[in-house]
Amino acid sequence: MADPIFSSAPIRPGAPASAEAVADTLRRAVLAHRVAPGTKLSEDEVGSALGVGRAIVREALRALAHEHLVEIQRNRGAFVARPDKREAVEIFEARSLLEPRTARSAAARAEYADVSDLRRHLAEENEAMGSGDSGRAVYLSGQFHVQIARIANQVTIARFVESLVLRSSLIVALYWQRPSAICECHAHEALVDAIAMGDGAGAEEIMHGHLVDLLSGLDLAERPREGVSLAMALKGL
Amino acid sequence: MADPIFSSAPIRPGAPASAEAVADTLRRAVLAHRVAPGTKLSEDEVGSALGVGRAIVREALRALAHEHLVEIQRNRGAFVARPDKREAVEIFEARSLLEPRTARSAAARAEYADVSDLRRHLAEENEAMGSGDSGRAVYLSGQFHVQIARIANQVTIARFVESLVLRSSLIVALYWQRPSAICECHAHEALVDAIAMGDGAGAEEIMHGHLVDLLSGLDLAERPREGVSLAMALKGL
DNA sequence: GAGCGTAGGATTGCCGACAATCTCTCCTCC
DNA sequence: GGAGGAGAGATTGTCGGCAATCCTACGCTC
Repeated sequence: MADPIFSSAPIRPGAPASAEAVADTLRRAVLAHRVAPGTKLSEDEVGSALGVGRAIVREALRALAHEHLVEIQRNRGAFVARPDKREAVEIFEARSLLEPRTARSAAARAEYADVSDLRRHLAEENEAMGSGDSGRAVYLSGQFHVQIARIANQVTIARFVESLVLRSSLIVALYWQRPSAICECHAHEALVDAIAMGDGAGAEEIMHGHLVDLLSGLDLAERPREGVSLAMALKGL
Repeated sequence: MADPIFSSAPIRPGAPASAEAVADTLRRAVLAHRVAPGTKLSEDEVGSALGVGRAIVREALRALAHEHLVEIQRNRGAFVARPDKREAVEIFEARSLLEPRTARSAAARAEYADVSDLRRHLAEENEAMGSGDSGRAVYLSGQFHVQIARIANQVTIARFVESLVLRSSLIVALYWQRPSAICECHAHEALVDAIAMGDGAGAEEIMHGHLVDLLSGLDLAERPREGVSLAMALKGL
């Protein structure tokens, strides 16, 4: 089986057939913030909504639970993950360990095709951002990081980065202070430039700063609705 | 659902009831090299062997596939993972990014109870190694690394480390040159000492060297039996 | 004798149904 | 009026069965 994490997008809006397709649909819905964190994902409900059996949905939910995008409670069901402040900090700490050095490797290994792939990806990002599709913009800007790990030719690390990036997207959707302006374009462009020039040290430093900026751009002040049951009790969301 | 990766050992040899218990049983069997890499894990076979239904086994195999300990091929079944040379190198590279800095954090945060836990763990390791239970020794020596990540209070990184350590154990079982002498005891003891003294820089350096030693202790020369079908064709193994 | 197509067996993929568990509501009792 | 408990409803956990797919082996043709 191919990695669910690596599945690009064999998605057909009308009829997702396999568990992987269902997982991908749910993943995008969660990341685009179309279903709020804490929302219960009933097996029957998802199944009838997507026109697949419960077994398929079940497998998809298990896969998403492994990615920590949903949380499964025994005999209770699956809920969209609700990362808290501590989790957010931890995830960016993990990224800070993995990504800067990986960016350095990518700069050392990148060939012309890799760089042009990155530039194309960047153009897609800008287009999504320009058209106001913030869900897609967040998703693409995350995949940019995965792309770099792939250029570094590190499958294992790329998988970790993808997992972290997905969770980061959820966190950004939750805690981002300036939802209108995802102003990280400069960092990505600077990264591509450094990689294109083979400037490993520069890429490493830019990536590190970029991650610091991302984390500091979050509003991680404690909120009264941190607790799940409390938020549910307040009705709504 | 608790992380399958984190499940300690709710295992009762006679009757594993849940998918998690089955996954744990299979995990230990794979890591102790009781089932050879490449072995097919038939759902019916595993189910009847452990006295559980096919659905349970199915879920357990899916979980192990997420950890890359088994590989699932659609309509073909699950096979014990067979990490190749490249994968081995990648895994140790990932560990080199995560663990040294995490060891430094652990040294900065460790309290007395943490250090005594580590020493107890070390004693268990030595005992397993002394009694010739090399499967258990390998497993415990891996869990030592996870323990350090937990002391660093990094749940996310600890999960990654656990995943990497499990796969490393499989790799060690496959490629270790000196199966009789798992002579890494000194590094672990030095690590505990550094952590006990709060010597972060020392712990970081020891961990880095330890990982380099582990990788260089492997025999990663290309082997003719690298291919799956070839090895199967040669019968045996 | 070698290569190819086909039939058979076996295994997984998926679905429906039943049992187990949890939550919510309502009733009773203090 | 509030707390505790029992029952109903709903949802998940698990099992068996059928269909789809794949591998193997056999037979046929060249």
